[in-house]
Amino acid sequence: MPSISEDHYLKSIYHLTSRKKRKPVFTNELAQALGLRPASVTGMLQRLAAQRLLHYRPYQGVQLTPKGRLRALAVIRKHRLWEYFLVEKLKFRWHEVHAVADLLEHVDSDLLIHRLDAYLGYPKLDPHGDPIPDENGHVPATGFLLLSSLRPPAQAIITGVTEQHPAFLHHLERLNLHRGTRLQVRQISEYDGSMDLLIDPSQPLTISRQTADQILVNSL
Amino acid sequence: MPSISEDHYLKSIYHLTSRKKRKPVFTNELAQALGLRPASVTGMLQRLAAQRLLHYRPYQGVQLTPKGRLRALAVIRKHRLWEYFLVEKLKFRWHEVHAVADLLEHVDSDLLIHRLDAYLGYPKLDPHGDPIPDENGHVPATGFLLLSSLRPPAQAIITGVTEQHPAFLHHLERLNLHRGTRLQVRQISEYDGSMDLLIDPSQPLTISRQTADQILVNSL
DNA sequence: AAAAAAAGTTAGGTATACCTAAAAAGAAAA
DNA sequence: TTTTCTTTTTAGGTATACCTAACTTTTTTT
Ligand SMILES: [Mn+2]
Ligand SMILES: [Mn+2]
Ligand SMILES: [Mn+2]
Ligand SMILES: [Mn+2]
Repeated sequence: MPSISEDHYLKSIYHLTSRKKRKPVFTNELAQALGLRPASVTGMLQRLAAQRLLHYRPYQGVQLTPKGRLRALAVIRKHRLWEYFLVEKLKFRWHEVHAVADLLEHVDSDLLIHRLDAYLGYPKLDPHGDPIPDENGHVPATGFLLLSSLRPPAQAIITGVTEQHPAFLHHLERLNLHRGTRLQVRQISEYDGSMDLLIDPSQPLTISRQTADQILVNSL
Repeated sequence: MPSISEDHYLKSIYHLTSRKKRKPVFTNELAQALGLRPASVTGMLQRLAAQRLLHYRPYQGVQLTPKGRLRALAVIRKHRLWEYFLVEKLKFRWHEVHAVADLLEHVDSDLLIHRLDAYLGYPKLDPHGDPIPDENGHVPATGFLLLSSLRPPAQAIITGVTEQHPAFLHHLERLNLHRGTRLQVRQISEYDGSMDLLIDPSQPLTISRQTADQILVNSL
């Protein structure tokens, strides 16, 4: 019953809500995130509110209801399970998965998702290190840190990223930074915050503050 | 660019055309096959004709153009590859696959289908014994016979079915008839055409003419 | 506290894809 | 060859999901 458009609105509201602590999500930021015009967003928000998927007060933004949140998490679960499948089974690269998972996430079959989950061995994290919600909408906690928060001579393992754009993921591949890559922080520039790292086979590497801000790690 | 509705029309016209030798497909049979009203079908046929996907002459039925035929075969290819995936990897049963493949067949990504095909080992037949068209729209010939065309004491192996309804596939499962089942025709009733068979571990079984008409075999 | 700017909503329009009811065309029967 | 029946099309309507342009509400600046 939920349409592709509805899926995208709910998912987008969920992500915007969690990325910033602030409660309501505003029409314009949603329009921005979805690549639509604000007038279109207003119309859809009113219809989603009529379905009790979110609370809508004119001019005051929206918040998901528990029902809306569960719908959003169901879509996110499907998205991340498919991403895992694409990388682990079909040998997709990090930057190729997102666009395809964005199509597969709308396939509506509980049986399919259940069998897929079993086939994949009930993974807890997607290829970007994002947690995969379970069928009840529970999101496992990860406790990952931003690489940019470490200080020399911290050692860590890359566990994920906070940014999905193909250009960024491509950038990481060129730098030879992947999930599972072990690294040590050697030095941080006082001037621009860039980090000197030593990765896997004692190879030195310098990355920008901007890049370090998007990388998640497990500290060792 | 092709919508789910367009996919279904093209696929349905293709199947109706090949199942009967007759050239054009008529509005009412399409409406019947798609579960829609004739008036709706007329409207869509006119729009597909405007896209040069089929030839439409009012009151005279339609025929796919080469372009329309390729579109139909691309959808059928996706459908059958997904069916193969569902059965071989996700352990779906014969009767469960069709509904789910009918959703997955609309996911529009050449990269995905290409990688899926490779992952599955470039299968030539789907779980119902139907040939999987290649990326150029070539449909491999199978040369299977109808079980009902055999005469005692012919021996054969079940290779597929010509009917996809879950009720029929369920019926076959209850009879213990699967793809790969070896059988011998013992006797055919003069009265109602029912067939006495001997299957795998010399187990006798009688099936109706109607059932035998929907089973494809390779004669030994 | 006005005025100006920004944010959000309403009004009216488009395309897709369905529907019912009425009209028209073609095929079959009288 | 008319009449009747069946098939198909047209006409007009609905819901979804977008759009632009005009208007209203809220926020910020003067
Ligand atoms: Mn999507
Ligand atoms: Mn992801
Ligand atoms: Mn389908
Ligand atoms: Mn099949």
